Amino acid sequence: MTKELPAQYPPADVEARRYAQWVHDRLFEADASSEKPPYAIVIPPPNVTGVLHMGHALDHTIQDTLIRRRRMQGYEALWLPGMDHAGIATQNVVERKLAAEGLSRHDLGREKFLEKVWEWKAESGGAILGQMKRLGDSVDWSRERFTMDAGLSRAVQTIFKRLFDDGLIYRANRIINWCPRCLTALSDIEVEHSDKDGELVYIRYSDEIVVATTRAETMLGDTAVAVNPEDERYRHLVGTEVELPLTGRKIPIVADEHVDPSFGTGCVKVTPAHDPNDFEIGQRHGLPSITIMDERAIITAHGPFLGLDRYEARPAVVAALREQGRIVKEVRPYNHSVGHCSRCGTTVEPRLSLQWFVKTGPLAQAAGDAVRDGRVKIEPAELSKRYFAWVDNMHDWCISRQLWWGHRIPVYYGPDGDVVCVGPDEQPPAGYTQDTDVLDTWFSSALWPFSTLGWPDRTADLEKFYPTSVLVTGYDILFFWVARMMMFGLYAMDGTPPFGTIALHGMVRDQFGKKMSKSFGNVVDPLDWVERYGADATRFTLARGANPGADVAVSDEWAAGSRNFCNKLWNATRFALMNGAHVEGDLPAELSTVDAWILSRLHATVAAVDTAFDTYEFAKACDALYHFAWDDVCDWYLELAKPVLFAEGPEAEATKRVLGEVLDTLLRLLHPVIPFVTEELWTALTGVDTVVTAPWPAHEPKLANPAAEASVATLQYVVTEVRRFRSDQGLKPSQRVAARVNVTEHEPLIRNLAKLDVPGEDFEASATLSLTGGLSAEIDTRGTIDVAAERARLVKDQAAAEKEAAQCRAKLGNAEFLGKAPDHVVDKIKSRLAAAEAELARIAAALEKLS
RNA sequence: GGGCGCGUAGCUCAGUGGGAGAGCAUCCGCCUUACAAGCGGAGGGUCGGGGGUUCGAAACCCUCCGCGCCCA
Repeated sequence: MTKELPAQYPPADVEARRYAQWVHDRLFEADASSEKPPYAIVIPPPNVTGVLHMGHALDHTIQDTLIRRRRMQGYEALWLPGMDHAGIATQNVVERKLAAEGLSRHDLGREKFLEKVWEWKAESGGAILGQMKRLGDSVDWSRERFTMDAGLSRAVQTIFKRLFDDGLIYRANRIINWCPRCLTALSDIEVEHSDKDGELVYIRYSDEIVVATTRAETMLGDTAVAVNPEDERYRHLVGTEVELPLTGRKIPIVADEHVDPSFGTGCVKVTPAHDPNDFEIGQRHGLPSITIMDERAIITAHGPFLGLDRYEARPAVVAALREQGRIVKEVRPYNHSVGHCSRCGTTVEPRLSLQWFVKTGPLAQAAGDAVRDGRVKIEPAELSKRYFAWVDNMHDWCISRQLWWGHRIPVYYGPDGDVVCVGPDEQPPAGYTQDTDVLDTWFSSALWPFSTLGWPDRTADLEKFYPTSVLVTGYDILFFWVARMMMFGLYAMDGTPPFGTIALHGMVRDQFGKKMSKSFGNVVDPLDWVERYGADATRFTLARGANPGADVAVSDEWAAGSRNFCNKLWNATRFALMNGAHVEGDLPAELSTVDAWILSRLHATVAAVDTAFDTYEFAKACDALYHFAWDDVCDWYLELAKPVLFAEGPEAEATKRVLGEVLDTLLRLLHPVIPFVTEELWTALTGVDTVVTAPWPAHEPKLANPAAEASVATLQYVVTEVRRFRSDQGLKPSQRVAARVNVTEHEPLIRNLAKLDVPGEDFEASATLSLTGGLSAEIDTRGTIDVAAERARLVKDQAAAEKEAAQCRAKLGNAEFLGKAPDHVVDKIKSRLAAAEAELARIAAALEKLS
């Protein structure tokens, strides 16, 4: 089959059309009833408010590559898409919309507000799903899931009830991370720490007691001063009381080992209601907790500071203390680590409140063991350390959020403090009222690998595809999301972990290795690349940089390079189709050396690519494919095939078939990474409908042909040396020159590639190119030989050979080397020396001739 | 402060005991009937510094310097 192709690959004309066809033909839909072995990936659910960024593009490229290859290998491949409901983020979006109309969610009430959220989701949520299509993601859209769907909500309620009944969920008054803007509790992982310039103020509580603090306003809630029990300076004060300034309250001085005597003055103010460490000190010493701020971080303590925001209160408190002469020292700026809400950036305020927690101890233990005993593999294995560091030191997980958007906690309160946890098919007793909080979004995300397959029902999907094969995600969320899925998967699925392998990649960075950030202005939009360079080029750029667990640096120039590669493939196939390449019938029984060589290289490439993909070495797979395609196929094989094809003999017929074979296999190997251009080219080449379901190339060792590889290597060597000579001599590329060559093989091909004519009657060799292995080319440059250039070239070669010879001689002159190095190493050095010496002799003779 | 990791060509990165590599960038020459998004050729590195182990170190060990990430 032949087809007219334009001279440049036009991604925009291909991508949308091909993607629509794939979806229409249901090529990405998995069949739970098939006999094929399963291969499943659940997508790390993007946020319903989110848009596609480079991190997604990398993550999805990797998953799509894995899935597409397995699909071609004959697995029942399922890549399941969907989104999470992003409690805080989504509620913020909708509240902002309401605010524009002058409304708050309280004006609407809970029910109405949730209707508004669903409306927003229907209208503008999930933009990212459409963007995934532009990348070419081969996800099964018929199985798209959302964490707030009925089925997934049922899964949430089911596991909550089970955990509750098992005593693994409890409610307690604890210090939690509180966002005074979002007005909700946050878990540890939703808090980002960064260094900030603040102040360290030393406050005199008495003649002997001076405390240092970065949050002076919290002193209003102090209920003790703590010192280290070993600290000689204060030992005599333990058990006495001191008057808390500004309040007149008497507070005790307690001894607690937690206090670091070397920090500040060695005295610590203790504010149990507003600091996690102080809370623990308070617990140990039975101290009261005095809450001095409301949920918006506004001072509620009676007195002159009542009603001030925490940042107004801080200088006001310091000023009042200064007036009393109680400020001993002020360090400003004082650089220290401060926690911020990961959603809105507001400084987190530790707050004592009643919240729900998951008791992580036994769950985290199981999650760690599954990796320790090898049931789950982490790729690259080195990152297991980070995983263990997290799961082995996990704190109990605060799962309640003071939001409306999310899974409402299925706990009801009755009279006399009765508490009932209700399962999915149960009704609460009449008159009981439901807890007003919702669950952390990660709580439902942690169920994703099985809730999306139908759990708690034993569905066909669950039977077929659980446990999933591999989870692909960035190392940056290994320790929270992945660990949580492991905990819940093991718990819900009777000890079967949710995936066999965790394949980790890094973050996408700019061309200088800098993190992409808006403030830096170095953010690249993947869709911008899709438009400018094509989806394939975008994917190839990312895959080509994806070393396991390592960050990927990208730039426009590299994306352009990938686009060039796609175009190279396009033109190679275009050329092949114009010259009769095809895939009909068996490979020819008789192969020319050149045809045997390219098939040998092809199958070495198949083996290399298989190994690389099997070990998540995407960069290596891409590198092998890039070099095979560009160097071996385009630069050499097509050029060598040209004279054969143009001559139209029986050898041409064989080469047409081999060329078809090479491109057929190459395009199938590349399809998982660059699906669009390969689909377009492969279908044109083969006449088959789609490469999506074409078989993955088999590695055929019998095609390995070392003799042909050696023969072509010699040809390449001679051609390259002649080209080098020509370039040094300033001969134009198009200028043919007469030459007498003594080579045993491939003379016509060498003459063709090196632009050497057969000597005529007036031939007069003006330069002799002597080559390794007794090969030579005598060239007639019509007397215009540039002796200086030729001498410079030879001298350079001579220096290289001398260096090589000297290195070898030094080794061989070393008795210890001869005695201790293995024989094969010694032999290799000997043959290298022999080759270098022959080279030196050849060059010396050539130099002699020049003078 | 604790933990993990990195330092190889101008940039980004492979290479983990036996000849320093790739892509991009740079320089020179070319519109060579698949491709100028291209072709041919070339230059460029005391493998962060120092010490050690070894016949042999970019690689293994120690130390110093610089950088990054996570946790507190």
